[in-house]
Amino acid sequence: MKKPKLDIYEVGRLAGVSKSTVSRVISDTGGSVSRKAKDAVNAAISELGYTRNTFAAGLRNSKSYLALLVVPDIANPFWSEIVRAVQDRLEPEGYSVVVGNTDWSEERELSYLRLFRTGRFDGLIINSVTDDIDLILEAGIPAVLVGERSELTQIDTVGTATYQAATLALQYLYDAGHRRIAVVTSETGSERFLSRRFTAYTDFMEAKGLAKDPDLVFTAHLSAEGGERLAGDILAVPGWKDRISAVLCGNDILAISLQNTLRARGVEPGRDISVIGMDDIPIAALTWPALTTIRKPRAEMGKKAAELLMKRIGDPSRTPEKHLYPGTLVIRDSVVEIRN
Amino acid sequence: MKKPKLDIYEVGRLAGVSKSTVSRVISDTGGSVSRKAKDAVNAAISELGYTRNTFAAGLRNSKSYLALLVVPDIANPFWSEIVRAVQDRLEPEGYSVVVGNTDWSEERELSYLRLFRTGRFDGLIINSVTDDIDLILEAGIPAVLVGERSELTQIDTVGTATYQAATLALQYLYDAGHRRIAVVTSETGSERFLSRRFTAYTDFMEAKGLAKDPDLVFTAHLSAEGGERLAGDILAVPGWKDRISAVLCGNDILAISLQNTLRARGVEPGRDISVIGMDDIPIAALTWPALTTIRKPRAEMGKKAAELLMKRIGDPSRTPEKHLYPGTLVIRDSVVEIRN
DNA sequence: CTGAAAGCGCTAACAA
DNA sequence: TTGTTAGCGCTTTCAG
Repeated sequence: MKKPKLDIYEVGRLAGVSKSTVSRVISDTGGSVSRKAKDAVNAAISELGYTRNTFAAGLRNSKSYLALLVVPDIANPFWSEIVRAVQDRLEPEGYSVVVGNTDWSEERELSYLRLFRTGRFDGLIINSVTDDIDLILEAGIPAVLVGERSELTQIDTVGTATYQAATLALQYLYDAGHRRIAVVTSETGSERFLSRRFTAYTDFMEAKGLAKDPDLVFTAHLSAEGGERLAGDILAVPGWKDRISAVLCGNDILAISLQNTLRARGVEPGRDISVIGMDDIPIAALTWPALTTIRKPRAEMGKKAAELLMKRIGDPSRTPEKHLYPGTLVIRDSVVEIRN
Repeated sequence: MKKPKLDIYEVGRLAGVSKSTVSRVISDTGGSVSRKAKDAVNAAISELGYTRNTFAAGLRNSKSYLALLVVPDIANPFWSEIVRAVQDRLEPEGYSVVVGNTDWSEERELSYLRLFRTGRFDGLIINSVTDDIDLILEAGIPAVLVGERSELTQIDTVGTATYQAATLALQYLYDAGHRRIAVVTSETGSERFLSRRFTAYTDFMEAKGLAKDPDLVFTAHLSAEGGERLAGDILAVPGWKDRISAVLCGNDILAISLQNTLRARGVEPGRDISVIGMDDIPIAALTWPALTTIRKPRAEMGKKAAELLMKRIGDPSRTPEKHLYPGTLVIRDSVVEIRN
């Protein structure tokens, strides 16, 4: 079994040119090649079934056409759609994308940052768990942040306007007659992100002159388990029926799980209590009652992140851009109108 | 701005050894190095912050520590969990995984196969849209198939036992008193996969001596849109109430969407009609009524696929293995017991 | 427009 | 146990 190695030299031999010419044809560098030579080379390439060795090419020009995308968890529908959008935008540019999951763990995030530094990747798109992106900045990595970090101007960012989104939800509840609105903050993730939503809540309640009831503030993990526990916490509030009429959740999974657990406990969501979510994951439309929530434009966000990365790679010294997408209200059936 | 290039020569210089010794330390080849030299090298590495250039290493030994995972759609929860499991198993081995989406398109699958052939990847895990895996076999690619292809013994495979899973669902419906059971087959995807489920259906109906009613066989895309259309198709069957008591769906998304559309049309799933799904995606437990379905062990499947790939890469000539996972019945609330 | 030649950083004989 | 040396396949000056 002979193994006739297939390199540009062989291609050149068949095409009757030197390997330099072959290289000029296969690289996009635009070195000038005669029409005739080019055709001969392309013919030889397809006849031989040649494909360029990316290691050798990468070794020369240190371009890998590989991007690293780090998200909390790809099995989470919010993130999997962002991943999908990034891939869809990057692949036509010849890029492949490696996906990493942090599980909201700082340690795991660090290990991906370390992986990045092997030089294997041209760029990084990351939802950073920490507020500390010095590592990224110092290393001079072409990177795009996904998530809100409005105080950071030194790095390309795409995110959603958390404060605006939360306010939108609160205003909708308020307009529906709700005054006793509970809020759920996250146990994990960036403190800053967390406080945005919470700040919106306190600002709103204050602006409307509503009582600040510490019993209306809950903490839960943004997950199905979190929703179950949250249901218990709510029902455990003494006289909750008279004190809580609506709940603003940190994300849809939590909201949906909350709804189901409440129903199982005999409290009908969308009737006895109103629930509003955040994200508008695809399944939110398929629950019962269908979830009223705030939509975040995941596809656009992913696409924009990919585009910013392409620009950054193309010109590492350009001024960073910051794109904050507003949330939009999606009215379904989990919020009831109540009379005061 | 001087750019002090950082290669093993520099590391060796600081450690007082040659670059060969450094290479022996950083590669896992296990060439013998004295304790002292090793320590010196490691110290130099961390002092310099050196990371091995993967291009150069790959160029030498044609190992990329990169795997390509091709699935229909990563935004689909069934697949995103498989992706996650593969990543979790491969990353500790030093692998990064690139994810590709075919959207069930043969053309897209081909383009990923072409991408693979750039030599950039060590292995491939793929849910092939086509039945034609000759391309993979011919190219001698270290590959693992995800999906049922029991007739193929020449390639490592992990899948679920579709026939068994469908029969399990049918038996459960039968035991609950259902006789007028409709089946939904897929519009897309492998014909073979499709026919497994359908074969199970016809076999079952025949074994139970139930009438073969062509009106009980529906076709739908395995998606939320498919579920909406399916609901319309079912309700359009003249006198459907007396002819259809239960529906066996091809996957959960379809089933959930069917349930919701039916309800919106005034037909209460889990009461007026029974629905059984397939997959047990996480959200199936959170719908209303909670979906009775057949669970496929996604995490185990992904893990096993990753392990098979590792073995295959380690020994390309080993005998292929075939792992078919049985589905298990998850009883929730979407199937009612009926009396005859 | 084309060819010759010099490496990119690393690994794996081969010698010592 | 260690160092020397010869490439892996490609890109890119530099001549011609």
